[in-house]
Amino acid sequence: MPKETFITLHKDKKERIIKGITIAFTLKQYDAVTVSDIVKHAKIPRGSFYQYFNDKFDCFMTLLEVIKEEKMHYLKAFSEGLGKESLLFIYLDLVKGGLAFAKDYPDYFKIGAMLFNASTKEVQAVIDEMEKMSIEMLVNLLKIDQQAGILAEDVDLEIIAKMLYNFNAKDVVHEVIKGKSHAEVLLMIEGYLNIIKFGAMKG
Amino acid sequence: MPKETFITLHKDKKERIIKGITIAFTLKQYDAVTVSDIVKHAKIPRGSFYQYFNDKFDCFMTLLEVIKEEKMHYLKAFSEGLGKESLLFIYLDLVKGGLAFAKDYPDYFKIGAMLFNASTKEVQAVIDEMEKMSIEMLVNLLKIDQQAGILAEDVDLEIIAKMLYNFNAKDVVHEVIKGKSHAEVLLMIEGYLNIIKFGAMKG
Amino acid sequence: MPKETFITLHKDKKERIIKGITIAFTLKQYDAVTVSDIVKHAKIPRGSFYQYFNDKFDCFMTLLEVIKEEKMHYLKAFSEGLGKESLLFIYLDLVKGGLAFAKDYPDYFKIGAMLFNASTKEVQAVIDEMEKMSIEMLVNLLKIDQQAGILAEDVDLEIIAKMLYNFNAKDVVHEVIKGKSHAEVLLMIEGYLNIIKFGAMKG
Amino acid sequence: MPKETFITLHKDKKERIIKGITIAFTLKQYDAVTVSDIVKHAKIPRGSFYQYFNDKFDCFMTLLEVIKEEKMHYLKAFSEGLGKESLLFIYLDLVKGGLAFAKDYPDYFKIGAMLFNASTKEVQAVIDEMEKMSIEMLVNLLKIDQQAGILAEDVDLEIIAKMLYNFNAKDVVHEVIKGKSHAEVLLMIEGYLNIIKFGAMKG
DNA sequence: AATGAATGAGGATTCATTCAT
DNA sequence: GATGAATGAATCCTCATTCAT
Repeated sequence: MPKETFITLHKDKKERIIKGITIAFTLKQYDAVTVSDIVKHAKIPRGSFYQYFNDKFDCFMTLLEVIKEEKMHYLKAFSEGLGKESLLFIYLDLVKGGLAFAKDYPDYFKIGAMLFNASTKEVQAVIDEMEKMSIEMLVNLLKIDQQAGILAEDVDLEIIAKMLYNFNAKDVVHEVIKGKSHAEVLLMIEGYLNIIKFGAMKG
Repeated sequence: MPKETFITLHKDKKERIIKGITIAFTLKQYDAVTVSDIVKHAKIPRGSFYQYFNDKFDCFMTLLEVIKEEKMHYLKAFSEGLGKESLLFIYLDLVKGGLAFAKDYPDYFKIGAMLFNASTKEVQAVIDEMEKMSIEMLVNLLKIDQQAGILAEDVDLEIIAKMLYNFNAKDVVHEVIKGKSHAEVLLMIEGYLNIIKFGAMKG
Repeated sequence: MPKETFITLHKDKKERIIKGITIAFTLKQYDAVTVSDIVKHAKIPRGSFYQYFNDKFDCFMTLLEVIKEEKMHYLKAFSEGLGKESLLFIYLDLVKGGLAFAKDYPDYFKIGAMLFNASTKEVQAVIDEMEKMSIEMLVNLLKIDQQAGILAEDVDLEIIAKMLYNFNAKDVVHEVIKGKSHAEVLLMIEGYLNIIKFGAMKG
Repeated sequence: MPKETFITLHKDKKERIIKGITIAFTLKQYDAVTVSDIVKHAKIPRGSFYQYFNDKFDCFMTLLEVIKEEKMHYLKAFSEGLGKESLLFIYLDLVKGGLAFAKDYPDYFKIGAMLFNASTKEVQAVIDEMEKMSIEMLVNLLKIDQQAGILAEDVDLEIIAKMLYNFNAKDVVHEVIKGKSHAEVLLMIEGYLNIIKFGAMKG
């Protein structure tokens, strides 16, 4: 949580600083970024940094909050589809939302992708928490599908949830970062979901 | 690649040093380990370290080489099954081999698990290379299965390969580290493979 | 000396601020207290601090002035006894006054006690000045006693003055801070004064 | 306790460094001295400082150990007199030893004197420990005198011990630092001891 | 007069690597 | 070849004080 000083900062300045911080965390992955890097790119004095944030982690979390906020808007289709249709069918919307976000906010997307490269405990705790929550949610949605007779009774829902989560959070992200076109990625996603739905074996 | 000095070292001393290095990389994840940590645990003088290795990364790679060598032996069943049976059926042997290895060499296993927490570029390159090679191999094996009519023609083999790789390298490892019993892990693996084989949907 | 701005401040506000400053200097010893601590506890803006005081020292001196003022009232018995009786006999009243003050104003007392822990030159100068004045006064009083034939002619009055001063300002304070009961302290004081009066040797 | 690296350092170098450290702690009192000051005067690189000592306190304690060692030699007369004569009569030797030490090692003496100006908790703990031990020792010696019938039965030995300790450790030191000649100081000491022995009152 | 953000010098400490013995 | 002391750049963070509103 940033300090009061940052929160009450003039909106323009705040945005300018966030933009600088974004750049800093785009050039290197979290662990490698130093406070010096941040103040350099954000063009603020060293002292100001500590007047705004408690430390690098706090600064990063603030940025992450901004990113989350922005990303929300892109998951509308998925959110609205929830409950109406089986997860396995609307999951595509979730991934599509991510892709659209990646296109509009490439820096934010890159930071999100690099998040998984951080080795700092605090950051990993954030990742773990995110993962735990996502999987929990997915399991609950899958449960509904299972009760509705869409999914087989003997499949381990947690396994499927993990597959879906990892695919979206890591594999897809990885391919996008590597430069694969969105069209190609969409094809891949469909292939992936189909395997989960019907299996890879013939017949 | 360690320096000549290390290679020509007396076998006993070499093993003693490797043992110390192993401990060092067990106590903290790669990024956090310092050269001081290593020389302390390996009980070698600071100067010797640089006479044996180019730097921390070189030292770590040397250890990784030892670990790989050792792990090889545990993948015999899997290797021998290759070509005789479909990958999806012998993949269980690969995972089982990993579990046996984890039991016999807990330190090496832990280091392998922590590998993915490293944020240093060089180490991540190693991980990427490993991943690339593994997936390539898996794709080739899957191709044979597909040609043999075991796998559907329209499934993306690379996707399956990735699923299998990630599951074995990350998910299973994660569960073992968290303390799940090997019996439980085996059950999970079967569930996982079944989904890939037959899909999660009813009927 | 505080700035005009502080002096002309509304009495209520002034007292509220002094109360906050008191707390700040109670929680840590002088050197460790920062301007941040002060403005936080006094609940005044950073800028105001420098509009009221020149710096931390100035602020502290202002507080010390308040404390002195308050303490005065507790030395009445001693002051009134001056001239009527020998110092060695009424010195007990001085110490008693201090004890009463300690009971009524524990915070002020604590600050006075911690004063001697300060390592800042300016503060030490204050202590030295205080000591010099006190001893001067005590020497003058002892001189009267000596002229009255109460004290031996060959004793060094300055030495006695110092003994008395140190005892009251440091030893007694120390014991009170350590938690010794006032009754116990009074006994100790009597023992001390008796040694100065009659010596420690037998006969 | 300094690190092994410092202990095993070449004697000459060690002495040169100690000399530099001494100067650093002579120019400012403990709290005000920075590691930068120390490395500047000791003419060692920043990194070496931390290879020799854990921190400033450790460095200071090392110096204090050297000073103690040196001072020992000056307290011979006092030590030898212990047990043979009453403490109140040989205490003069203790003070004299201190004065001789002050003359031969003015820097060390100054550092010892400034010790009491430190406000850092760690240093104050050292002072407190020193004081506690000294007073304990003095009380024990006084007990012998009391049992031998030299001291009155009703005097509080702890009070006398404190008087003696403070006098030697603080008052005398203070006067020497202020520049009073050793002859004058000796006179003062005698006057002080006489008051403790026989009291200040006439008859 | 009141406010609180802006500032950057200066503090302690760590670390990989080199170099002299 | 073995050794471990030498090195100083780089890190994070704090703080008194000023200055613009």
